[in-house]
Amino acid sequence: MTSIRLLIVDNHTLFRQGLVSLLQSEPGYEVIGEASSGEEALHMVPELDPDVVLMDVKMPGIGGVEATRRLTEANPQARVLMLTVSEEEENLFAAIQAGARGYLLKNADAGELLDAIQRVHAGEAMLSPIMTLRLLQVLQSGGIPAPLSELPLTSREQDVFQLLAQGASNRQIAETLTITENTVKTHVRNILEKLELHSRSEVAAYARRLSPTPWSP
Amino acid sequence: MTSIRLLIVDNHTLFRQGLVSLLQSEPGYEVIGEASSGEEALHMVPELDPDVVLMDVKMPGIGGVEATRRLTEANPQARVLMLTVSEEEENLFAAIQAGARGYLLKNADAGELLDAIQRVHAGEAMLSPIMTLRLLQVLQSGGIPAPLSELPLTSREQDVFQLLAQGASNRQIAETLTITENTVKTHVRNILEKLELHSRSEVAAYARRLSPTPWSP
DNA sequence: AGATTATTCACCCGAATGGGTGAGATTTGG
DNA sequence: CCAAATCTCACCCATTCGGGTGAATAATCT
Repeated sequence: MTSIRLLIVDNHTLFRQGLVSLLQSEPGYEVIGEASSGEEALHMVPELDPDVVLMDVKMPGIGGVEATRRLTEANPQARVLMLTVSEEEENLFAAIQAGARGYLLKNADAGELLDAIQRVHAGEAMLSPIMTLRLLQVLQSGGIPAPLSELPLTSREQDVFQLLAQGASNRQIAETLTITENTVKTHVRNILEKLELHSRSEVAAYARRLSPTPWSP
Repeated sequence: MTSIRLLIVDNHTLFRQGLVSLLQSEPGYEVIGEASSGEEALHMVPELDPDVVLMDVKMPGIGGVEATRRLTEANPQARVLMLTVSEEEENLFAAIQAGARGYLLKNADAGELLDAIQRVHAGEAMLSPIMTLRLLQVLQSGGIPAPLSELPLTSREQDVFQLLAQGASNRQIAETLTITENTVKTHVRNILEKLELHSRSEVAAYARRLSPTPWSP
């Protein structure tokens, strides 16, 4: 079993050295390089070919997110684990979109870090529980929170409305809510009438005006 | 320090009892009830007022997702941790949107389960690393799409796209652009294929994710 | 208890939609 | 100039959707 080869990217020398010390004392981890900036990291990765890159977010020059974006594009085999103090959602999403496979806060303990490194190296992904919560909350609010409650829709109709807004078909709605397609059609008809709309597409467009941005698939 | 009060919902008796045995042997955890169906769980939660509900996904009758939806709506103080064999993305997303605070695969070990329960109880969130990966991948690809200007749509297709996003019918689009309905259908088909969508409603939902809020009819 | 509302489901019908093929006209890029 | 892409339109087919009627059950209100 060969060691996991690590590259540490952080502009704080002391933190970097502390990490190196911590990781070198553990079997199975090998720090093969350190970089103090995004630019430096981009040069080092192709040469060193690390398994996992521990990347800080806030760095002068090319930030950790942008560095991750370029790095993962040019070197997909290198997994990036963001290691940061930033609890801001923007950074989390930016990092994910840039191709990061993990996002760990610096207040994590050594055990959590080692576990995260293992996970990321194994092709899995790991977020700090706090950041996982942020992610879930954003995905949950993908529906229509505030204005929806003022709509003249019944509870069940609101369920259907949410799914309609996401572009779901009658069949998908039926499966999701574990009711028949016939029932879904009834709800859809009532929703269209109450909102004075004429097609499910209009419902999605209508929802678009009601709330900002949602989820996903 | 009082124990975490748990409700276990799973139609597999043996699995349920195994869990109970496991949790009772650990200090700090107290199983205050078991349910073998979604309906049963919905009745028990208001009475028992558990801190954390361990919920299976696949159950006869009301499934775990729908049960979670109703349960979290009526009892927001109860945190739901999905515990399932299902690695399907649909279930993950459905569970999240239903209000689950965690999603753990049943192949997790005891330590991971206990950790997840602690996290969820503390108001954090926890997903299986594999499912975290799925989530990140969706956010990287379909979840957060490219800006409209970078979409692989031709000029005319973008015209049609805009109208689709507003919920327009083929006839309305045809009139607006002064082309035939046949032509509109052709454009719509090409748009669906290029964006890998399956219905005009999905296009509207897709557009909803693209831009915060544009035109209103 | 009776009325109303909400939720569920069934059946029917015509219109709209998605998906495929083909094809002529025009523009654009090599 | 020729090839590729784009825009236009037509026809066909199967599925989905919008819309109407009716109805049973449960919950809620009066």
